[in-house]
Amino acid sequence: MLEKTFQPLEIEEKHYKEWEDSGVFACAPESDAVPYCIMMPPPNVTGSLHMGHALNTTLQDILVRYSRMNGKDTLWQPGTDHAGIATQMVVERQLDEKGVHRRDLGREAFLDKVWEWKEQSGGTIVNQLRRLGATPDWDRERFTMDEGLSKAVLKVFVQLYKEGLIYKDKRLVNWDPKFHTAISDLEVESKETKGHMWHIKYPIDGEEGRFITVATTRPETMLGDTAVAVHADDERYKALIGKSVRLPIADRLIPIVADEHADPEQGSGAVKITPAHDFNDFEVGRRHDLPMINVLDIDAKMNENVPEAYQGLDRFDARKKILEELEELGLLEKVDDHVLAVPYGDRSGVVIEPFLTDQWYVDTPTLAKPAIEAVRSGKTTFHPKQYENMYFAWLENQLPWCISRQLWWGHQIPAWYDEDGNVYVEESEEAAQAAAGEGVKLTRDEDVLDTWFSSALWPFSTLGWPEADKDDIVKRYYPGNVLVTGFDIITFWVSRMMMMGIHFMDEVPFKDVYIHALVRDSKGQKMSKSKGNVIDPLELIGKYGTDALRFTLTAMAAQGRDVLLSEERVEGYRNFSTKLWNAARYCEMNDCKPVSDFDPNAVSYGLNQWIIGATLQAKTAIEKAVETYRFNEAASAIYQFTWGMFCDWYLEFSKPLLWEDNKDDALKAETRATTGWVLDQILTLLNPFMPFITEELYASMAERGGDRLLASSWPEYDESLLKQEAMDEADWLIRVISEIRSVRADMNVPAGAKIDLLVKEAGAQTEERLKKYNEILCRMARLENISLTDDTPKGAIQAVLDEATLILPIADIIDLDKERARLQKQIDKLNKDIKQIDQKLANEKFLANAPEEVIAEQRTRKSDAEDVINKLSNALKQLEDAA
RNA sequence: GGGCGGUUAGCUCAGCGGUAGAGCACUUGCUCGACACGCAAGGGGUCACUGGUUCAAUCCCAGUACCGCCCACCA
Repeated sequence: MLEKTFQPLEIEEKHYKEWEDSGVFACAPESDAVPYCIMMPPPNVTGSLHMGHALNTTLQDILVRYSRMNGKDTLWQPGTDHAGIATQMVVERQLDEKGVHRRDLGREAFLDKVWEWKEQSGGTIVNQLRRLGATPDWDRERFTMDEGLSKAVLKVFVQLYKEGLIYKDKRLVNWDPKFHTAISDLEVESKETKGHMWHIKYPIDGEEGRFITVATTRPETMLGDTAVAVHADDERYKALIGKSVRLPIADRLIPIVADEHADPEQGSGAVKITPAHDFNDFEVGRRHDLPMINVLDIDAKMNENVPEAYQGLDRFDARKKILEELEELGLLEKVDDHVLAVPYGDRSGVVIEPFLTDQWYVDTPTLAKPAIEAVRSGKTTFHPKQYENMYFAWLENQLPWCISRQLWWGHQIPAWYDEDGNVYVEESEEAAQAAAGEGVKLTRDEDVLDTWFSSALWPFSTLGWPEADKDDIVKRYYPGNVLVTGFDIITFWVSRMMMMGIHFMDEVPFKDVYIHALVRDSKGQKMSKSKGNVIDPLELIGKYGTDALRFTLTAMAAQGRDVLLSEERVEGYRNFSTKLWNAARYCEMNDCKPVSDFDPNAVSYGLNQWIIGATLQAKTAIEKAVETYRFNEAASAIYQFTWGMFCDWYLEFSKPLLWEDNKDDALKAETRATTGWVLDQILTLLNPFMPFITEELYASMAERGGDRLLASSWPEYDESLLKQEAMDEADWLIRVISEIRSVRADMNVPAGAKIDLLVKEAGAQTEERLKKYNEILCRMARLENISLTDDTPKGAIQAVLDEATLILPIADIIDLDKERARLQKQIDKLNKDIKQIDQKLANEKFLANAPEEVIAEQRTRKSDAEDVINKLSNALKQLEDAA
C-alpha cells in the first residue's frame, strides 16, 4: 500500500543510481537508430549549481528523454569548461591564504596545483546535475583541457594562423590591471558613473597667453597626449591647425591636427589625443601617424614615460596630483559634473584600462560572414526567432577577437619565437623546430587562449575531432539537433561555435538553437550573490523534490521571457505530484492495473472510451509542444489532463462502477483495466518531465518486475481510439453536472430551486444516453446529498425532480431579493450579448465576408442565449411563485 | 545615442483576427470510502493610451507613455 504522500528524497538517489547503472544514458553509435544529439553547454568547472543550470539542464533532459523514448540513438554530451580566469582566481586565492604567490611557484608547479584542485573539487557541478535527474552520457564526459580537446585547439589555431585568420597585432586591448591580462570586449561591463569633465587649457606654442581648451574625463592620461585634434571646419580653431601646443607638466610639444573625430558640438570642440590609452584616439593616432606613448604599467600605475614625480603613482592618485598641479598653474578652466560609462572587468571588478600591447587576434569579421549566412538561409533556426536579431547585430559589427590572455591556466598558444623574434606557429615544438631549422633556439609564447576559444570547438572536439578514427562518431552526431542555452551567451558562445563549426566542419554545429530566458527572482531581479536573492535549486529540491522543481521550471519556460521563480509555484507543482501519487494510490486500492491483453480500442463503455480518447488528445498535445520547444505548453497539457480530466472527472465517474452495487462484472473489469491503462500512460507521458515520481509509481505496480520506465517507449496510439460520440457525451455530461452544481451552490441550499430545469434538460436527452449515465447520476446524487431510491433511469431523474420540488418553498432559506437580482443581472447580460449578435447578423458586410462557420456560430450563440434566458425567466417566475 | 522586448485578473504569466485563460492569492461551503499538498462553488479584467487597416482588433500597422534588457568610443 502506498503512503499518503510522496517522499521524493527517499527514492531519488536510488532511482538515479539504477538508471546510471543500467547504461541507458549511453549513446549507441553502432545502432541503426536515427541519431539525436544535444551538446550540453559545459558549466564552469569552478561552478556550483544555480537556477540557470537547473532550467537549462531540465529542458535538455526532457528533450533527450523524449528522444530516447522515441527510439532515437540519443547522445547528450556532457562536460565542463576550464574557465581560464575564474579557475586561476580560485586557486590563486587558496594559495594566497597560505601566503604563496603563483609567481613564486612558477608556471609548472602552479598548473599542477590547478589540476590538483580540479581533481578534488571540479566534480561538484557534475554531481549536482545528477541531483536534477539529468541523463547525459556520463561515460563520454569531457573537459575543455582534456588531451583530445587540446589537440583540437592546436589544430584549429595552427590552421587559422596559416590561413591568415589568426594574427598577432599591436593594438589597444582591454587590460585588467588586477589579473594582468587582456580581456575581450565581451568581458568588459560598463557602468554608469558620476564623474567630472575637466576643461584644461593647453598653451599654444610661440603665442604667449593663447590657449586651446580641451575637455577630458581622464586628466591623468594627458601625460601620454601626442596631439590635440579639432574639426577642420571649426571656425574657432581653423587657424590653429598645424601649430603646436606645449603639453603642460609633461612639457612636450604636440601638434594640433584636424580630424573628424573632434566634434565641434562636444566639450570645447578640441580633443586631447592619447593614442595609447583611448580607443578613439588610437584610431586618430593611426590616421595622423602620431607617436603612441604608453604611460601606464601592467598595474595601471604611472610608468617611466612620465615626469619623475608621477612615476609609480596609481592612475587615480596621479589624477588628483595632475589636477592639483594644473590648478596651481592656472590651467584648469572649469569642472563640470558628468556621467560617464566606466569599464569594469566582469571577473575582477576593477576598472579596465585601454592598454597598448601585442596580442593574438582572430579575424572574426571574415569568419562571421558564413555564420550570418547560415542563419539567414535557415540552416540554423533560433527559437524564438527574434534572437536571430541579436545574433546578426553582434556578428555584423565584429571587431577582431582578442584571444590571448596573460594567464597560465588554459591552452598555451602554439607559437615559438627565435632569437630574432621570428614566429613559428605549429602544433608541436618539434614541428616548430623543424620549421625554424635545426639549432635555432626557440621560446614558446607564454600566453594562453581565451577560454571561449576551446568552447567554440565543443560541438566537434568532444566527438573526437580531429582524430581520424573518430570520423564516424563525428559524422554521426555532428551537426547536433538543438542547442539549448540562455540568451546571455549568444555572443560569447553560440556565434563562435557557428563560426568555428562552419569553418572546420563545413556545416553548422546545430540545426536549432533554443534560447531560454534567465531565471530571476519573484520580483524580476536577476539573481546574484551580492543581492542575496539567490534561490538555491538544491534547497528547493530538498524541500519539494526534484520533480517539483523540474516541473516548475518547465511550466515557466515560455519563450523569450524571463522566468520569475517563486517558491509558491514550486509548492503548487509539488501538490501536483501528490495528486498523481494519490491517484495511483486509488488505483492500487481498487485493483486498477494495466492488463497485458488490454485493447483500448475494444472498450465498449462510453465513459471508458472517452478517457482513452482524451489520453490520445493529451499525448498529441504534449508531443507537438515538445517538438516545437513549447515546454510550458507541454507541462500544461499533461497537468490539465492528469488533474483536470483523469482525477477530477474520470475517477469520480468511475467510482460507482467499481462499487459493490454494480453487479456488471464485465463492466467492472473493463473499467479497472481502463483506469490502469490510463495511469500507465500518464506515467509514461509525464516521465520526461517528472522522472522520479513516475519511475517510483511505475515500479510500484507489481507486474512490472524489474522494468524501468526510463527505457520504455513513447506511446503510439491508433487514431481510431478517438470515439467522437463518447467524447461528445462526456462533454455534455460535464457541462450539465457543472451547471447543476453551480446552481446548487449559488442558492446555498441542499438542492437548488432551479435544479429541476436542468434535470429536465437532461431528461430531454435520449433514453439511451440517460441509461448510460445513470450510474453517474447516482454518483452525482450522492455527492449532492440527494437520495435516490429507484434504480431505473427515469426513476432517478424523477427522484431528483421530487427532491428539487420538495425544496421549492424555500423563501425562508434564501434571500429572494438577492437571488432575483442575480438572475436579472444574468438575463441583462445575455440580452446585451444578443443585441450585439443581432447587430452583427444585420450587417451585410459581415454576412458577405465572414466565413460560414463564424456566422453559424453567431446564430448558435444567439439561440443558446435565448434558451438560457427562457430558463432563467422561468426560474425567476418560480421564485416569485414560491414566495 | 542605437537596437530589441514588455505593458492581459490582487501577484506571476499563457494566449490570440470572431464568446478573455492558467497557477497562486482571495470569498463561501465541505473530515463524502485516493488526496486538506484535498473537494465543490464563487468574486475579480474598457487585454497601457491614441489613431489606422478590417465586416470584425486584446491580437495586425503607426504613434504616445511608462518599464526592462542588450549594444555603443562621445572627449
